[in-house]
This record gives sequence, structure tokens and C-alpha cells, in this order.
Amino acid sequence: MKSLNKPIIVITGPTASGKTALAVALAGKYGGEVINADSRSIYKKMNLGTGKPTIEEMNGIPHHLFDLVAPDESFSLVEFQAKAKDKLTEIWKQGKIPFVVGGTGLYIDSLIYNFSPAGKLDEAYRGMLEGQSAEELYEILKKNDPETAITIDPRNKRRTIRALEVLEQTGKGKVVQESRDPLPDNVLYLAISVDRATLYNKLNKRVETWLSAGFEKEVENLNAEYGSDAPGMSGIGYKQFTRFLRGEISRDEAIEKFKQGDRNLAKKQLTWFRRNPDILWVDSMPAAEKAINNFLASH
RNA sequence: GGCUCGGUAGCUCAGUUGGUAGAGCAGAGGACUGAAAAUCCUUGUGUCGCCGGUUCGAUCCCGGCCUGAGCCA
Repeated sequence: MKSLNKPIIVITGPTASGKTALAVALAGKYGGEVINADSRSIYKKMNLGTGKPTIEEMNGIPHHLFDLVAPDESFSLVEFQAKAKDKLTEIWKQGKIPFVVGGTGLYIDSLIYNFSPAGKLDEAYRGMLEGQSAEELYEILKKNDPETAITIDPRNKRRTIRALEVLEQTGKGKVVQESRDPLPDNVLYLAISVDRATLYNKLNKRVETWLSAGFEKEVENLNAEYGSDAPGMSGIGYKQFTRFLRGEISRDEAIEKFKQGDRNLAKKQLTWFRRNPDILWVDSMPAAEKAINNFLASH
């Protein structure tokens, strides 16, 4: 089936690979608008450390799904999925192309593969299970939903609790309720490829740039307004500098851990993207343009 | 100059009552459907500071040397 006038172009890649700049350039050229797919840029007032694009960087291109919630509010892929779907429709209606841009692979995939997460969220139930050990919880899951149990590592308490939560709410196993569509032909899934050494170099430099742009002050203000336990404050850089501000670690240590956290993130992101054969890797603007031209020509 | 405690994996350290050694962190790889910048898994050979001695055998005991920290002069 051709979805002639409803293309979606995804621009992803590890943190610091240059997604923002590439997406803005491409959106400018092809008449697009940007939809954020980054789980941290959804927080208001968390700007520098999340790598959120500045007004200048946006260069007149409309950007959506940034600054959705306060740092002390929670957010999840279901909200992302719903909001992003609405935005896709809005952008298509204007005859423009939505560019889904960000580094949160799970968010992107939930949108383009049309994930169907099962069961709702139940804080109270989670809290109840929290007190038990991972092993105990896993035993319960194994007894009641062996099919899901085999997909989860017994030591992964968080995922075990989620599986039990789904079971409790729906009476059915988590795995049997989940679905995933194949890649629709109106989607072009691009990721930026950068060699590891260059990427790590860019990461390190970017942290220094953020610091001289006032990152410390940003963390200080956020701590004062929302406290260090706010969900948003668990982000890379924010947690380390919160510890520095409390005098628990040195400034140099905070900077080092910040960079290290970013490197770990980039590595994890790469692991997520690498396993996906639908992804087309591009290493430059011309390569991306070529891919988009081919894609648009075939629709 | 004397005394004391150290020198073991990239880093911080454990350990071997003598049979050539292991954790955490880092690094690398992987999983991932309502926290995803989360959560979890796999992966550890290194002249055990250097040179001698004792011993069948030394990273471990003994001697000397180098080196770091502290204390006393």
C-alpha cells in the first residue's frame, strides 16, 4: 500500500552525532517539521544538559514535543506515542513532512512499528512488589506467566515487576498482548553513523561547551525548584552536578562522570540501533539527501 | 639519615599460612513494548616494583635496591 502523501522521516543516532543540525537542514530543504523523540528533551527547563536545540539552531523550522512536562512530572512512551501520532497528522495536513528526531530508540520504535503496550500503570501495585526480592518476584511470574518470564532476566527486577503489573491488570500475559508491525513503507528510518573515537571526542567537547554556557546554574536552579529526586534530575550530567553542588564529589569528578555517562549512553544507543536491519545509516548531509530523494521518488 | 606502612588488571584495592591471583569501577559486546539518559546480562593473564638468596617450586619467606605516604631526627 502506498501512503503517497504521508511520509515519515526518522533521524536518529547516538547522542552528539549531529541529529539536530542534520534534521534542521533536511527539514529546511524538504519542507518538514521536527517531532522530538528524545526522552529528556520533553522536560521543561532542562535545556543545556539534554542537548535541546536552541531557537537559533531551530532556524525557523517548527519543533514539536519539546518542553511537555515539568522536571518533577513523569512521562512515558505511551504519552509520547499518542502525542507523536497527533503531530504526524497535523503536519501531514499542512502538506509537510514530519521528521522524527531523537535518540530514544524505544520511543521511535513505539511510533513507527505501532507498539501496543499492554496494561496500565499502577504505582500502588508496583510499590507493593518493590519490597520483595527480584528472585521472589521472578518465581511468581514464572508460575503465573511462564511465557513472559522466559523473556526476562531473573535479576531484572524492574521488568519483572512490569510483567506482573500487566498480568494483575489484564489477567493475561504481557508477551501475548504485545504486537509490533513491520516497517511501513511510508517510513524512512535514518541513523547517523560516526566512528566511535570521533563521537567520544565530540561528546567531551560538548560537555565543556555546556559548562561554559551555564550548565551549573541550570542544575542549581532545577534543584532549588524541583529537588534532586525529580524524575528529570536523574539525567546524565544533572545527577553528577547535583552531587557536586552538595559537596559529595569534586567538580572534576562531576565533569568526568558526566562525560562517561554520555559515552555509556552513546554505546547503549548504538546497541539498540545496530540490531535493527530497517535502519539506513548515513554519514553526511549528501548521503541523507540521496536516501530521502530515493525514498520520496518511490512514493 | 632512622623508623613505619605501601608498590598486584587502565583505576581503587582484596588475596595467596609458598604450588604463578580476584572483586568493584572503567572498557567491549548484548537484551530491551507504560521509568528507556531507566533496568538488566556477558566479558578479567596481569614481568603480583627491580635484582639476588632460600626452596623441587616465590607474587608470598630472607637480603639489597628503586619508589610513594607518614612519623622521628
